[in-house]
Amino acid sequence: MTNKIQKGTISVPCGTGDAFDLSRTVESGQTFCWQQDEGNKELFDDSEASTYVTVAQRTESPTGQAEVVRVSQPSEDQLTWEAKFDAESLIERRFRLDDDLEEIKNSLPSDPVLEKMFQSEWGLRVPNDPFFPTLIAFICSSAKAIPHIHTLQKDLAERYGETVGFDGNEYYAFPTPTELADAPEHELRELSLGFRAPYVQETAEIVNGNEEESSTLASLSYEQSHKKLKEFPGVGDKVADCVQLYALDYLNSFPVDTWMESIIEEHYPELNRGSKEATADAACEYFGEYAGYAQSYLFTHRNAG
DNA sequence: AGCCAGGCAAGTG
DNA sequence: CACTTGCATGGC
Repeated sequence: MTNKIQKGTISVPCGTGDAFDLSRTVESGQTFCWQQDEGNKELFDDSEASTYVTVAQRTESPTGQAEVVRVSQPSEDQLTWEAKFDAESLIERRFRLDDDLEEIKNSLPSDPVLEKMFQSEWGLRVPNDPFFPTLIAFICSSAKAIPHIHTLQKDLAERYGETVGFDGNEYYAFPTPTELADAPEHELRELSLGFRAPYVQETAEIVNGNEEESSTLASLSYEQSHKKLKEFPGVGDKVADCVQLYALDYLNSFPVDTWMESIIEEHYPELNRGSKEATADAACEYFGEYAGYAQSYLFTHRNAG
């Protein structure tokens, strides 16, 4: 039952025309589906690059089972991966390696602020994560610091997710809607979910009972999808925007949280409409088709200067 | 000790 | 519609 671990490399674009920066992308606070794989640095001992790991959902892995995928970037033009299947297409999809960053940059307004952000964070990409873990992560995100959201995701996986052995270690898949729907609210509160516990439990139950409808959320107009997402308990405008951007391919989505509110006020005061929702609409209109990429660069740069 | 953290929902005017 | 408040918990 233990398949052999495969290894592979992926050439990634690099330079001023296009680029991919794995660490920047994973550690920017946009994805809660990847973690640093601290225990396995020796496997890439020819470099000091960090290794990151995810457990692919049964529904997204070609083997039909939860699968560990480990990725590192030993040089700017190369990714190396390990998994028990050919993980290349999954990695390309998860990190949007087919997006043409230069074209995206050129499609955005050419203002000096964005120009500076693109220079200093070049290679950052918007991740493309699976729907359910992203939905739950951002329901958990309200009034939480980013490191704590990671902790909650990890705790949920260890408590309710499938255990997956890989390379002598144990990893945990994020729970499926079925697995999480069975979690009583009081247990979720024990994991320090606080007031988010009933939101997580009820949302898991709803997704579990309507997997088919959930799968259509990416094929609607932005507005329709946004409206549907807000029907989940614990999902408002901001969480809906995050799920749309990070899991449903709506690259025009521009989530506005407390950070973005102050970033907008600092760099784009003319876009401030007094409320997060209205400011998000204004930003979406100003930045256009790839507003989400602009948001990503602005958000990632938030502590850099 | 008090305030804030990638908000949301329910209640008020 | 716009605005306020309660909601858990942890870190500084």
